[in-house]
Amino acid sequence: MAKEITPRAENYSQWYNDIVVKADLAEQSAVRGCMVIKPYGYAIWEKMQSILDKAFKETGVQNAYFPLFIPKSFFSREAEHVAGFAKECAVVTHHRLMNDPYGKGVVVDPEARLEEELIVRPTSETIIWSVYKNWIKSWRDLPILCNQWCNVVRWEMRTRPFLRTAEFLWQEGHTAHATAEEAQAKAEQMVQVYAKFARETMAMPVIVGHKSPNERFAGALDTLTIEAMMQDGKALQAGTSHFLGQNFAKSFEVQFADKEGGLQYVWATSWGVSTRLMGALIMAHSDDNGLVLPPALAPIQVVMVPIYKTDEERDAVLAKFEAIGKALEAKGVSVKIDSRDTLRPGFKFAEWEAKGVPVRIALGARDLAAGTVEVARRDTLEKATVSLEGVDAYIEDLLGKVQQNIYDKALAFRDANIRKCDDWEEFKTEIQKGGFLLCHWDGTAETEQAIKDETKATIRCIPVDSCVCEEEGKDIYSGKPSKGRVVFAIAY
RNA sequence: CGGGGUGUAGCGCAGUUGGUAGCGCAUCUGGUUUGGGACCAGAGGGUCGCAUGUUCGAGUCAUGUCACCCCGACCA
Repeated sequence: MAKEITPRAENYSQWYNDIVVKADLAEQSAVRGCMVIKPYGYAIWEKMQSILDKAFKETGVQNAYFPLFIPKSFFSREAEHVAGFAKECAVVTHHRLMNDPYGKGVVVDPEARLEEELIVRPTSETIIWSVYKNWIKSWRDLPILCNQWCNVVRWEMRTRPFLRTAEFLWQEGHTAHATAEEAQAKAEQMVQVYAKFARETMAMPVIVGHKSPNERFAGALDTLTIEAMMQDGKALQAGTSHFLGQNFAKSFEVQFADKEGGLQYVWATSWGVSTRLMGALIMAHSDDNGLVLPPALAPIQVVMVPIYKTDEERDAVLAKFEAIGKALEAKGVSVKIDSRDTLRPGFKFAEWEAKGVPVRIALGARDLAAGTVEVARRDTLEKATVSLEGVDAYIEDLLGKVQQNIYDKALAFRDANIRKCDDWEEFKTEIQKGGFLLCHWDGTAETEQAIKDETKATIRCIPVDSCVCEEEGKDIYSGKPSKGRVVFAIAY
């Protein structure tokens, strides 16, 4: 039977890890802080990639690829940027191994030291801007709209599967524009692409907003974010889009000749989402039976489990499944017939539920005689007996309902856990319960830091699309005047 | 890097006062089963993280060391 997850359970961390293992998404690797993404988990990531990639291209973005290694000197050019990443970089210092002269095994050849160390990219702004310098001469070369799908490495002190791994997969878009307005608009456009993807594909409600100066990306003038709420009430930053101003252009001397014959620095953006989205997906929707996948991201949308006693029954059921499968595939639905002969139906039900397959159909001799089929949906765990006639249309419709229901459920949960708060003492206890608190903030970094030090809560964002936040008030901590409410939460 | 914890079969664990290395799951064989994680019978599988010490004898005691996990600080 359905077991609801207990929000904000003590063992939430364990619950999350269990889902990752039970759904066969990933496993811990022998390499520190890195994980192995297994085929099923990777298939979900591939679906995310293809949908995002299409959305990017619709905005005029093209894919490209830049080097994994970045010469150390590139990092010294943008001081603020390097300050944000220096503490977590993997550094290549040598290029050769040799047999250990004193014993077995292999050691680094001390003769093979690199003249200049190479940094394994933690993000590619520096290498890309060193390349863009050569691409950009004239206003006619702009805008440049490139994205790359790649891996990056950040030597985090503490890691968690998908949410924070030493190596992770992501996309990073880097654009160059002639004007500040155009760049700012691009940054806003891309954060809306992410928000649409989160809501419509991941079935995950998000709040779009600006980061406070403290929480901004290193080197950015403005950072836009999508903030999601996990089932334990904690916030998760699911994607960011940065307006970089002319900082990188100036550091890497990227200038263009404008229409008036003058020389100007270009304006830049960068934006990215990572395999952290997988973590968001897991924590936003899963229950105690395992993963719950929105149909739009499910590698298998419909699984078919045959029930039989004899070979004749088996053949009859599988033949029927083939027919239903063809009809569904014609509608663009991905199906899987679980014809494994060594496992019992009950085992298969549990296994596919753990993997989050949105719809399961079961068919046995009893159904064949009655002309019916059992259809079960993963989100509610409800089962229905429907006519075999037109079952493909029924399922196509059901998939849409499941997608919508998963979103509605997540939205209802989030909205139930967003509340206004105007009293500091109340804030201190309320924030520990999880959820988002809408509070007045005086706009100073000092207040933000003081609140963080006392409660661990951070300003997740200053919402751009929520009118409730635009009202006069007094800062929750300092009591100074405030122009609007911001979102406070404890975050992953 | 601070605070806590764990290392014993593929996974999860027990192992008492130091005295033949155990259990559950998984795997393999055979049979019966199959509409919600099957059952019976049998079998295989271990350098007890590593090193040193104490001892007639160490999974167990001591010292050291390594690895991993959890909680912080840092972060997508």
